[in-house]
Amino acid sequence: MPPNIKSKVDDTALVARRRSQVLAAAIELFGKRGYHPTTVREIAEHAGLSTGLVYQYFGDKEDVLYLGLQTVLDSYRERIPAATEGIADPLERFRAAVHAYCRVIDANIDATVLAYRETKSVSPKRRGVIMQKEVETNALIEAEVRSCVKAGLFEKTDVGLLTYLIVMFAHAWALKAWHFQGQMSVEQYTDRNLALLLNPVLTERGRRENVRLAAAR
Amino acid sequence: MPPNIKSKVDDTALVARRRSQVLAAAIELFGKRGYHPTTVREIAEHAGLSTGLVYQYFGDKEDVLYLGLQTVLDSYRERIPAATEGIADPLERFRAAVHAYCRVIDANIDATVLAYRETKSVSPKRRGVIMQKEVETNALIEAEVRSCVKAGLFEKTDVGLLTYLIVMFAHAWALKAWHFQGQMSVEQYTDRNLALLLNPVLTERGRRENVRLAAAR
Amino acid sequence: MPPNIKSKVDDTALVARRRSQVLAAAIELFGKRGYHPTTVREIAEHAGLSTGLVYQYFGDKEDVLYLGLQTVLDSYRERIPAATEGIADPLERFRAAVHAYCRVIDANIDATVLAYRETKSVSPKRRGVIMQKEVETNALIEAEVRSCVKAGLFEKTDVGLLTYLIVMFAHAWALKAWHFQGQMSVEQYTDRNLALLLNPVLTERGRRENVRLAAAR
Amino acid sequence: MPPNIKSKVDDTALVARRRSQVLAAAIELFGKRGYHPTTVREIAEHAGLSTGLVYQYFGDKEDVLYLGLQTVLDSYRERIPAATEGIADPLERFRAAVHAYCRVIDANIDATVLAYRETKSVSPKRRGVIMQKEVETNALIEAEVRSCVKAGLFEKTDVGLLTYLIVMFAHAWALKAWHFQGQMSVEQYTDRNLALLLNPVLTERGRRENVRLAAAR
DNA sequence: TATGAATGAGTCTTCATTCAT
DNA sequence: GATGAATGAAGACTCATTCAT
Repeated sequence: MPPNIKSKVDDTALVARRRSQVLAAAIELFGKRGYHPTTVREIAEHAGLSTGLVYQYFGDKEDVLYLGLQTVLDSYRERIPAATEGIADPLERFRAAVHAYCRVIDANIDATVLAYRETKSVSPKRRGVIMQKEVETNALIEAEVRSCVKAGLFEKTDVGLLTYLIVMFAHAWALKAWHFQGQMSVEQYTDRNLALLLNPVLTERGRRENVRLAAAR
Repeated sequence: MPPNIKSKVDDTALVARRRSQVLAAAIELFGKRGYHPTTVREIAEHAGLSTGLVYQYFGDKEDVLYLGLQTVLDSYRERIPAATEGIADPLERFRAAVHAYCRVIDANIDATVLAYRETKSVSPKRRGVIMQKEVETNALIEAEVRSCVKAGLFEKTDVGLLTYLIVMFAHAWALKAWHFQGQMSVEQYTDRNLALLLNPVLTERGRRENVRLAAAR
Repeated sequence: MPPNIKSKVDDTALVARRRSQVLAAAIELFGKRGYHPTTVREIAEHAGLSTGLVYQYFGDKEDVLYLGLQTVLDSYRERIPAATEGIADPLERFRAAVHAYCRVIDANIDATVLAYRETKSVSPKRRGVIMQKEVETNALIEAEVRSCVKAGLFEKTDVGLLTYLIVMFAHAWALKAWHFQGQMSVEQYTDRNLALLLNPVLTERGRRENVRLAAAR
Repeated sequence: MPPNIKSKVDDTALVARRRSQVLAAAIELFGKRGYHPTTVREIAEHAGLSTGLVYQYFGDKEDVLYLGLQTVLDSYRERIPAATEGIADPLERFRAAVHAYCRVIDANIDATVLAYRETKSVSPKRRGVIMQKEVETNALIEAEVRSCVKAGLFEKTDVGLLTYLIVMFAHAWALKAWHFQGQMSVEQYTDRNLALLLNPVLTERGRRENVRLAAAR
């Protein structure tokens, strides 16, 4: 499916090792300084190998970004199922999934920022692949939301949008790190956001007024 | 406060005209293709003037980005007060503010994406100025939230975080345009998000379970 | 017709001046050291301008070669008609044309060698254009041969091949410069080759034997 | 005499085998794409061995070209004596030699073009060796011409230049393959060129005029 | 003020060559 | 002897910036 990156080396294990070596360096540097300002030379140096070697395992610089983005998104997609495994209760699964998601983002702040900043830097075709991966990750959260609705724990609500609100606050932890970091931990951040979403914001009086206003539009 | 951009031209009116001419072109191109891939030559061409002239009104390329980002964020900050002017009812003001915010973002999708992608491309000192502007815009929303709490329309809730949730879904309209555009209008998008935030997600049973789970953490 | 080279500069006179400046340097260096070993930097230096400027007037290095080859072949094609102008006698025209051809080759030995060595270094489509120009030059010689046949000065001979023999010995003056230079002047070289072609090689006895052998094949 | 190529391997038979393996691949690729655009990796691949092995049998890439050119020229030099062996009649020997030469060129068109394009790509000292080989081959043809003169079959003519004309039309078969191939076979080509050279081109009247013009110079 | 031609530093990328296995 | 992964020097090309007009 993903237009595969060609390597000039055959040994699969070596390819995997070298690639992740390069990708780790690249994701860090791309995340910190951005894709364009980071030079291939810097990536190679940071990864502890020569410039030329990067081109034995990647076709060009964009390939490094592309595989980097995929790596990041794949890691997100894999951690959520791992976190919900064995949990039966829908609401508990839901909370576990959201916490897992926020935790993996916290562990990869540079990478998350990278995904936001540089998805546009890959070719349109590849961008589609990247977006598809994001959709798939969102679907994991959405499934938990849906289970809660089915179990009668959530009102019959706007599932897609609720999912997006969750995804957005998770991402915001990375995107607005300068704002949140130091104020609280990821766990607190997650809990407080969940509380906001799950508990009523409006008072009884507010609710009546809101109905009126919303109807008036 | 902002480390000011030096112009080689004195005529204030001319400076203002030329700068906005360049900035309009730059914001569009930076938004569409990104800061680094856009060349100064392209900006000048798009603005209908010569390359050299850009350097009469801006010190360097980064200046253009910096002033561009400020322009974008300023326009956001200005539209919200305009939208709430004359409205007395706190909840109505709140809703008007949020709708105004979403509307201005919708009208400047490229610019919003630009602010997300390229804030890191300016020097740290300048980045602070940019973030400050963002904080100020958020404060406008936060003020409305606070009024609603004071008026007894909102529960005594996590005002800062609620504000962020609102800001995030507004931004998401631009950041995830590929996902939302076509599915609904901005107005619908705003209403549905507000509904989600303001109406309870949990059922009665869900609420009891949630309390138990949250407490168990 | 020829897929035209794009310049980033509009001023036609300047384009013409800069291009010929670059081409003169390039033809010399390409001729002496070959296309690949010559760097764009060297061309620019030799032409007395900066590397970047070459790219304002040529799309890439191959464009320089392509235009260089065209320049060389065009100059050949133009000198022959100039040399025969005003001469009526077919044989005299023929001799004038051949001498002119050899003379222009002598004046551009590097360029002639270049045309032989590097025609393969341009894209297939462009190679076709180059070859066409060569065919057109040959046609100028062929026309003179044909006139001599028509005027009853040449036997009804193999016109195409005779033309090629002439073209080849003209080129050989450049290609085998190391062998001929010093032994004689171009004019002598041309005369002696023409003498060989136009006077009988075989003796009377040789002719009889040759007829027998050629028939036996 | 040729500054000899160093091999890191001793076994003479193996050296010979490996070298010819590499050279066959190299001559083909150099002939088709040129010396510089062909990579050592491609040569090794085409020869069915590893890149590193090339450097066990050749000092560097230029060595491969140098030995390749020698191989080509040697093969030419060897085929001519083989073709004249046993023939006593001078004119018959002459014709056999020319036919043999054209035939071997036809069988090695890429290699012949290679010799023309890339002789300049070797060091000056080595270039001398290559040219010497070419001179030796020419001498084989020249000897036959001289025999014909001595036997009274050829007029006392410009032997050196006549030899060159013959060599040139033989080479032209390869150099201008795009022009001649398809029009006729090598044998026809050879016969027609020999006919042109050996039979008079000028008519009786043409001869008188030519004497006048040549004298007038 | 305005222009756009000119500069040259810096980037990506290739590839001859080496060397550990 | 053979392999092919690793190196790094070098080249094509771009583009922010300057400056003569």
